[in-house]
Amino acid sequence: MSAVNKTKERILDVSAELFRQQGLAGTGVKQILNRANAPFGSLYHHFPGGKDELAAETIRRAGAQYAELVAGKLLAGPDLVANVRAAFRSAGQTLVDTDYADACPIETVALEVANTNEPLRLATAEVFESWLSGLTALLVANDVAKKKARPLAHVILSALEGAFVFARASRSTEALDACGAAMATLVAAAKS
Amino acid sequence: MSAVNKTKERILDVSAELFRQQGLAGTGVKQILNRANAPFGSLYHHFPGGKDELAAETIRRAGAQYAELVAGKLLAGPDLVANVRAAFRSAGQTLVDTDYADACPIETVALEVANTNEPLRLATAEVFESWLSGLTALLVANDVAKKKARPLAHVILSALEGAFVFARASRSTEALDACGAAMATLVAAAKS
DNA sequence: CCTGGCCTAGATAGATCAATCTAGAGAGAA
DNA sequence: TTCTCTCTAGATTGATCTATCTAGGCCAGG
Repeated sequence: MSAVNKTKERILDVSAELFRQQGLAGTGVKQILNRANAPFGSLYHHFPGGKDELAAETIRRAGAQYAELVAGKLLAGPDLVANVRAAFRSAGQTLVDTDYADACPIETVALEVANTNEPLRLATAEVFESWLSGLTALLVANDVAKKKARPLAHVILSALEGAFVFARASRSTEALDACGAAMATLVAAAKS
Repeated sequence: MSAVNKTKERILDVSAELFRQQGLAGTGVKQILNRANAPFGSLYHHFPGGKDELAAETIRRAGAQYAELVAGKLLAGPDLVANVRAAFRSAGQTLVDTDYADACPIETVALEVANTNEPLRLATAEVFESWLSGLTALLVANDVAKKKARPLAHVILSALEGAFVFARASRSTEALDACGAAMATLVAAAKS
């Protein structure tokens, strides 16, 4: 049983890594299995639905993990405004450290499937919605008016996702730096 | 000659449409040629480098076209702040009208190729840089301090790209609406 | 000991992919 | 007309993709 779950988890981990870097269509099942040291049989045993089922589970799993990671940054210190700025800076540092590979784990896939694979599109929508409601609650807990909180959460997460696009394409953290500063300003203004 | 250029342009137009909706890896050459009513021979006559050369030219072409489209919105009226808000609203309307298919023409491809295809990554980086410098100049021309202009341009474009991700995944213009309002506020504040 | 369920293992099939190749249509110049 | 160049046309090739299939290893319960 332990060996079983280890194989399944290894497959999921490798999938998340490759989907993040190359997207869904650009990643072959063979490539995933090779890197995970797993045979074909294991994949179709653990994921009878094939690549799509693997992708759906990877999206939800990686989405939850990333939510935890970001939440950790946003709760790191007592000052939310400083935490927001630090979160953007940390995301930029991760990009530099990973040769601009490790940005948002589901962004590329979300764009790929938005008009081509409805079940997977729903999986990405669920993940995004969970991020939004989490950040909205955090803003409300930090004296942002309820009416303003959700739009502000939308703006912060949009800026982060958009900055990832510019950062990876340009191999620069300029967009992340600019967005971090601007989002900190917006949060500070909304806390009044 | 006229028929020639028509075939080439038809291939480029269809490529832009499909890359935007399905990404690069998710779009087959065959699918492009079928929809463009063109045979294999024509593709490899006009683009000897194959799919990669077609993609590079599509990225630059679609990027330039989209820059013109957005610039048109940002110059539509006398008030830049109002124009920014209107540009986000217009982008949302386009998404609704096209069943959330027509967002940024190169965003999906940019994420796909960022760590997998260096020539294409450079093409996307060039397009983004041209958008940035164009918007920066527009901000400067509207009384935004030179030091603030480029970061602000980064924030605005990042918010737009990020909002596209949320909009397409969630089939909602909520993110675009929130970002439009926030970006208008930021521009107004920077103009002082 | 041995038997049944869970998981690993990889060969194989069948579809689809990008790319090449040969052939011919069409227009303009001599 | 006849030659030539440009572009169209699609069959074909070889690689690669996802998925299935059969077989065997491993471990727990009887």
